[in-house]
Parts: sequence; C-alpha cells; structure tokens
Amino acid sequence: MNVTPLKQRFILHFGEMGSRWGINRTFGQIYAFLYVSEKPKNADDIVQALGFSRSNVSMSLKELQSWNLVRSQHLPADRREYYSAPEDIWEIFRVLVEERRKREIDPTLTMLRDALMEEPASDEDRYAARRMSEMHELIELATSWINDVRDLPPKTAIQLMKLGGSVSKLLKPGKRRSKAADAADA
Amino acid sequence: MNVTPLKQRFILHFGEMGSRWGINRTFGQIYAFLYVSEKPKNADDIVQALGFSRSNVSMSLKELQSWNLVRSQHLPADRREYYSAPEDIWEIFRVLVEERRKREIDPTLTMLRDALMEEPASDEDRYAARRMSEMHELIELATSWINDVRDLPPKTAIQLMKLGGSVSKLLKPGKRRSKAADAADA
DNA sequence: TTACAATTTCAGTAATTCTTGAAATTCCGA
DNA sequence: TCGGAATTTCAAGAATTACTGAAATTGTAA
Repeated sequence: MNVTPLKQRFILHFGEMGSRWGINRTFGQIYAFLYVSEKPKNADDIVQALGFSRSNVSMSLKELQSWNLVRSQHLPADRREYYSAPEDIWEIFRVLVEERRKREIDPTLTMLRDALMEEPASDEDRYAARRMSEMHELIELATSWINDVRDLPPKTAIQLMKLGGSVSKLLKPGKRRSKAADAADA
Repeated sequence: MNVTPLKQRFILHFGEMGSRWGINRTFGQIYAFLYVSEKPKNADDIVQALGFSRSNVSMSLKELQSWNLVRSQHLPADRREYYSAPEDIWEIFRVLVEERRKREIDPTLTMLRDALMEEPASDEDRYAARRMSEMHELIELATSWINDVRDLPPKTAIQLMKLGGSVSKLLKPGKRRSKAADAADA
C-alpha cells in the first residue's frame, strides 16, 4: 500500500470493518482513500495506492457510485475519469442513512406490508401477525422520522443533537395529543 | 421448514436479509422464529422448525444471547433451556441500536482518536487529519445523542418522532448558544 | 457417584463472496 | 472511420464464512 502511515491506518480500518458494515474490503478501502484525499483520483491512482486489480477497482467504483458515496468528474486535457468523496460531512451522513434505509429497511417494510394483507387463520398466526404489525409500526415511525429530520439544515440538526434527551423538556408533559389527531393517524 | 406459511415468509426474509444486515442466515432465521413465537422454544424445537443442525442452533443461540436479543429460561420439570425474544419492541429497538453501536461504531471512534493523537507531518497528512477529525466529531455527536435519547420513556420517544422535523420549531431561531457554552464544549 | 440427557466444541467440508486477468467493449482524438 | 487508451465484463480461482457431525463436556436426577 502506497500511502502515508496515517492514511494507511484509516484505510485499513475501513477495509477491516467491512464485514461488520456489510461492505467488502475493496469498497471500504477505496472509499476511505478518497475520503482522506484532497484531490480527485483516477482508477490507476487507486490501483497504485491500494494494490487492488484494475478490474476490482472499476467494479467497486461503480458500486460506490450506486451508493452515491463518490462523484466522478473529468479533468481538463485528460480523458480519464476522476473520483472523489463529497466534502460536506453532513451530506455524507445523509446519503449513508438514506442508502442504508433503502437497502436494509425498505425491503422489510414491503415484506411486512404484504404479509399483513391477509387475515391470519389460527391463533398462532394471529399472534405472529400482531408481532409483525408491531414491528411494522415501529419501522414506519422511525423511517418517517428519519425522512423528516433528514432535510433539516446542519446547524439545526447539530443544535437538536446537542440538546439530546432534554428536548423532551420542551414537550409539555401534561399535554397529550387530541383523540382526533390519534384517530387521523390510525 | 416446519412453520405456518405466514411465519415462514417472515423467517425466510430475515434469513435472506442477513447478508445486508451483517448477520448470517441461521442467526436471522432463529431470531425471526423466536420473535413470532408466543411461547419460549428449546433448541430442538428450533432444529425441528428450521432444519439447521443442532450444533449450528447452539452456536447461533449463544451469539444471539451475546447480542442481548434473546433470553433463556428454565421451564418447570424440564431440564432443557428455553429461549425467547423479549416482548417489548422498544426494548428490542434500544438493544439493537446499542449493540450495533458497540460493534460498528465504537471501534472506529477508537481508531480515529488514536490516529489523531500524533501531529501530522505533511500538508497531505494535515488534510487527512482534518477529514478524520470531522468524522470523529460527527460520530461523537451522533452517538452521544443516541445515548441521551436511548433512555427516554417510549411514550416520549414516540411523541418526539411524530413531531419529526418540526421539533426544530421549538428552537428559537434567533437564540444561539452562548460563547461560554461553545467554549465549554470544545 | 453413576447414567444419561443436554449442550458445546471443533475440525473438516460446503457454500458463498471476493478478487483477478484476459477478453470484450466503449470512448475519443486524430 | 481508425487506433489506441480507458473501462467494463466475466469466468475461474482464491479467500472467507457458514454449517455439519462426531466427540467432548456439562449438568442433574436417582
């Protein structure tokens, strides 16, 4: 590997964490490399720096792009493609949450919705359906919340996160939602 | 597989999603099976229902317990161990977030902290260190927020999530944190 | 203690996923 | 349109991860 020791440490970590994050070593290392690189890199730069085969790099870059984690551009007087990770860390965070939701949560939501269409026939299935619908409800709530919060300006998001659990103090403890509102949501 | 079609659908989905969630098929299916089962099950029930080998079931149950996703208990007049998934879906959610944080985020936080200890020697490393510290800061913020919010009572959490992005309306737009508070955080 | 049921360990095999190099294709400049 | 650079595809091998069955261990009732 042909990078400074500091970068190497970072890059290797991303490669190793891959199995926990559900991505492969090449994918992780390339992303890490682009993330800590100031200037855009072409595929051969990456081969040179990380030592993967050219084809592996090509495939991983494609996948990285399908995750919207890297951008490609052309540099003047050079027909090769140059890749980089977006600057804005909040943007990165949003993209990551969004993509993971698409890949890891939405399919489950669909499955649950479909499965809950039909009437359970036995007590056993009635219990299962109840559990599944609890799960469905929680996931719906969580994802719609993510969608809502996703578009807050970073400043606001930071403010909210710094508040932490004490946001709840802003909620009047006595004040419950109206019956009408509950019915409308159900 | 020896379960009702409804359960089977749910269980198979959890098995298939495994690769995306970073867990294996056995782990996913056993959890799903316990989740939709009203009564606790012993290891042989699971073998019978899902068709994995006894040893595989044993190992997966151990792992499931290390994730705090299943509990074991003894039933009167039966020396076998019985396993079940906790009832409370909010509890499950909390545990899942907590365990994933431990496994997927904390190691990265440690790596970043360690790597950022030493002074970068070149401009190249100065840039890399800046990027790494941006990442560190964001992860710190996000995880400490998770810790704060984790312990809210479910009612409060639901209320907050239903509010969605409009919580920010509770924040006075003009009111910025004091310089002193910012300094204290830095 | 003994006897046996229940569980766990672990080495070997199966299955899956990752990575490569050669060949095919695409992309541009001349 | 031609020629070569850049990229992509894909089949096959490498590496990793999952799963099994036999053997070892643990736990408990008699």
